[in-house]
Amino acid sequence: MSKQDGRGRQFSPDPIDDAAATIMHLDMDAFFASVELLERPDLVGLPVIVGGRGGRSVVTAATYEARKYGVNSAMPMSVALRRCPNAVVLEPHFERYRHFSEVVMGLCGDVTPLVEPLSIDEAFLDVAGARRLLGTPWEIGTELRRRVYAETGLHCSIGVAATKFIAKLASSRAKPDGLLVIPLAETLGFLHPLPISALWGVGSKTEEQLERLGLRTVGDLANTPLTSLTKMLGAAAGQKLLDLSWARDARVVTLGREEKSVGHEVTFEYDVTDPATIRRELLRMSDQVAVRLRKAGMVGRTVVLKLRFGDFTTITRSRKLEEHTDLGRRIYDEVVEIYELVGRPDSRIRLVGVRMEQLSFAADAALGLWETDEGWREAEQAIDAVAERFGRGFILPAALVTKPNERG
DNA sequence: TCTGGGGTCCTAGGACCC
DNA sequence: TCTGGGGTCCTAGGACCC
Repeated sequence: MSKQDGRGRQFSPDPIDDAAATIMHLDMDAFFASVELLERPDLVGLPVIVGGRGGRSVVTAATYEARKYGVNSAMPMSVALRRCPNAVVLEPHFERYRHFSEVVMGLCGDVTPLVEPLSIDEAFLDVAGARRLLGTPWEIGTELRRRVYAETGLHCSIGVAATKFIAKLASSRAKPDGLLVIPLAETLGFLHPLPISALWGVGSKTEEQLERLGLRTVGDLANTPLTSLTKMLGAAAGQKLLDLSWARDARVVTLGREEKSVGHEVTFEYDVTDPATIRRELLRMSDQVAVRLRKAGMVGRTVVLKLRFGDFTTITRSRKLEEHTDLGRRIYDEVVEIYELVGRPDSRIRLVGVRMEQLSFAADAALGLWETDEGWREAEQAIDAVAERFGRGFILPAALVTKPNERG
């Protein structure tokens, strides 16, 4: 009943043509590591880890050969190398990853305009409309995987299902280098035996809590009263998990979403106690943040300082500005003031970060006057003054001066 | 084993207003 | 003198994801 492709990977039963399974999730396999191997074909088949070389670096990505030794991303490099001493460590090259990401997203765009990039190496596609032209989801997925490999030399895995969440689970189950379609009728049979950590939003902490309730599988959670879940996890999380456990997921594939914040942070190789060093870093990062804002044509309203101390405790302090800005100097002045207010000049500092929140487009923020009733009244008075002098006919059509929040 | 850097979302408390 | 109730905004922290 199952089918294999040229490389011997096992696939779902065939034929699969479920009219409801129209959401596709594409996920690159060991993306950063695979991109590095394009330049180092001599390392193919060996345990390779991508990450920094500093004493405090962590694993950014690892080949499947390295994962066999228990190496995983976000793991401290020191641990990873203890588990896999002969791993080859390569430094990351983010521009290359961005390049290949764009190529792959472009190939997705050939399938359907409804592509939602989730991260640098993942995307959702809504293929409902592509079926007529390009075939079943199975055929579309097979062809897309073939093209990705042909154009980049990189493998990816694809999951297809009726909802985003199940499609994503399917792609991770298909890894590496596979395709898995979950017909609607088989969804719960696929979902319920999985461990609760498979649910979106269940990380190590939540998993621990749920296990204390005796819940180990998604099916266990699905049969738990909502009140038990919300009591433990809060209203939003409890409801969301219960919904996901029954494969209820109304999210649609959306085109892009606007950024909500822009920030930078660095962990020092050694803890820093010298405030001048901290200020220098804050200046550098304020500038970086400002440059990124300007490139995006955006301005930010809230400045956030982040500090992590030698004992790993972390604090954030934020301040809302009088007006939006995209200027490094403005951000720096504010963040330094916040830093001085924290008043721990002699602490050992492990990490500093600067972030801007409450972003809007610079062009919109320039109209910020209209955001307040006072501003609006002033404007009306100004218009009246002009009208008195030159007559109403001189005034712009009302539609052009409608408050932004009253438009469509 | 000792914990990066980029983010998002949720919660909770306090201030403030009516 | 002892004290409501709701709504909104702001801030801090934490869990989570890739």
